[in-house]
Amino acid sequence: MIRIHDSLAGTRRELEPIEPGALRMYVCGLTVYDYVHIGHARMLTVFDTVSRYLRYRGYRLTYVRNITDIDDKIIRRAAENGESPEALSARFIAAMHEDCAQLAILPPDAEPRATQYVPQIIAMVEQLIARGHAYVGTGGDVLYSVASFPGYGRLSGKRLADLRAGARVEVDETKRDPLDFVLWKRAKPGEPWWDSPWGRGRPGWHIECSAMSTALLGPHFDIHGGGMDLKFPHHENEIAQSCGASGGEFVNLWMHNGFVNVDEEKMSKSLGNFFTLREVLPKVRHPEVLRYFFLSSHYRGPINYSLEQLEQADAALTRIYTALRALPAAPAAAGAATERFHESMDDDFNTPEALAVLQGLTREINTAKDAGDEARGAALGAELKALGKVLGLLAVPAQEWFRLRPTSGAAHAGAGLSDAQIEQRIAARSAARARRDFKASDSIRDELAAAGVVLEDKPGGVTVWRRA
RNA sequence: GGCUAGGUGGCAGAGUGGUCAUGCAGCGGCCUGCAAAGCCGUCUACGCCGGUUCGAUUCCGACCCUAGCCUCCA
Repeated sequence: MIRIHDSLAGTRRELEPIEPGALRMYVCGLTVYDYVHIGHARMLTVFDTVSRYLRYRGYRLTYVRNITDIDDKIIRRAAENGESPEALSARFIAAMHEDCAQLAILPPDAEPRATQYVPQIIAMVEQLIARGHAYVGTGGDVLYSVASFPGYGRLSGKRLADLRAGARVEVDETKRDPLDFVLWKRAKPGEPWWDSPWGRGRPGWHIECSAMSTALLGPHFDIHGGGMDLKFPHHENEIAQSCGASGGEFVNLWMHNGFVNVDEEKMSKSLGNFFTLREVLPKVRHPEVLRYFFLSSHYRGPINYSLEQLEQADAALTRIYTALRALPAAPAAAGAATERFHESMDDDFNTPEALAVLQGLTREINTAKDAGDEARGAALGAELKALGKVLGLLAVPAQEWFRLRPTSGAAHAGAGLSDAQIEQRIAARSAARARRDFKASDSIRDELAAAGVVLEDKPGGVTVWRRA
C-alpha cells in the first residue's frame, strides 16, 4: 500500500487508482525560455523517481509532463534575441532533453506543448463560457470568473476575501473581479496569434494545463504534480477550470515538491544565486551525484544547494560504489533490505530513508567481504544495484566510477594526471614496495595524493586507485 | 497582515510516546610495512515555556525564530 501526502487534504492518503492497476499522472513541466536550472532539475528528478517507483511497484503508469512553449517571457526573450518564439523554444526544448538525459530522467509518456493544443484550449474556453464560468472582458480577453467557482481557494487554503484584501492584487478595469484570470489573451501587435471565436489571440498560461491534461488523461485522473510555487495560483486555477468545464472531479492527489535554496534563500536571478544544470554538472564526478543529493532529503521539504552538499553526496555515493567494486556478478534476489526499501518508498516516497537502506546494505556487503563470504557479498550487491536502479542510481560500472572526476571547479584542480600516467606511477611504486623501499613508494603515493589520486593496497600486491 | 511548511547531535538529513536512522567529520580499536578502504566500538540531539502521561524530541497550548506563497516562477 502506497501512501502519498496530498496537498489538498494536507495529509497522507492511500493511493487508490481510479482504474485498477493503472495510474495517470500529470506534472507541470517547464516554460522553455532558458536553460534548466537546479530547481527545475529537482522537480524533474522527484517526479522521475515517483514514476520509476510506481512502475516498479507494478502500476501501468501514464506520465504526462507538459511544455509551455508560448508565453510572455518566451515572446520577450525571442524579441531580445531577434529570433522567433518557435526557434527559441525549440532550442531550449532540445537543451532540456539533453539535460534530462544527463540526469537519467526518463522521458514521460507524453510531452505535450501548448501550441499543439490550441483547438482543445479554445474548446475548453468555450465550454467554460457556456457553463457560466468565463466571460469576455471589456479589453477583449476571455477571463475566468473566480466567483463562479465555489471551491476556489481550497488547495492553497486561501479565502477570496483575504485574496482581494491583498495589497498587491492589481486593479484591472477590464475584469469584473480583480482575482479573475486570463483564459485567452487578445493578441497585441507583433505577437504570435491563433484565430478564435474571440478574435486573434493566444492561450493564457493556466488553461494550457487543464486542456492538455484533459486531452491526454481525461477530466479525472490520479496524480497531479509540480513545484510548491505552482500551488497558487496555477493549480488553484487549474482546478477551477477543469472542474468548471467538466462539472466533475479533477485529480485525486496533489503532489508538490519543495524548492532548491541557496544560502537558505530561494534561488532567483535577482539575488544572483541562480545555477543552471549546465554549470553545476561539470563540478561533480557524475550526474548521479546531483541525483543522490536531491534524493537525500524528502521531496516536500526545501533543499539547500552548495558545493559542500554535493561533496557529501559524492562521498556517500562513492561509499556504495566502493562496496560494489570487485564484486562478482550474481542474480538479484529481494531480501530484507528490499522489504525495508519498499516500506520507506511506500511512505510518501521517503527517499532519504530508502538511501539509508542502501547504505545499510553497503555495510552488510562490506561485512560479508571481510568475513570472506564472497557469495553473500555478491548476492547483496546484486540486490543493492537493483534497488539503486529504482531510484535512477548505481548505473555506472563500479570500476569506472573511480576514474571519473569533475571537469571543472575546485575539485578539478591538480587532478590532471591521465589514467595511463597514474598506472605508470603505481607500477613504479609497486616495484619500490617489492624491494621494501618504503621511502620511495610513500613519496610516489604522496605525489599522487597531491594530484587527487588515492591508492589502496589490496592483498596479493594489488594496488587499486581512485580519484578523490 | 493572511495562508503553508519547518526549527534534530560539528555538518547534512530521516524518524519515533519508553533499544539503532543514515552519510560526512571526531575519538578508540582491528587490519596494514605505513596508509587508504573496510569492520567493531564511541562522544556532541531533538528552539523556548507550560500541559497531558508512569514516561515526550515525538501528543496539546502559548511564545520565539526561519523559509515559502499571497505577483511571473519548479
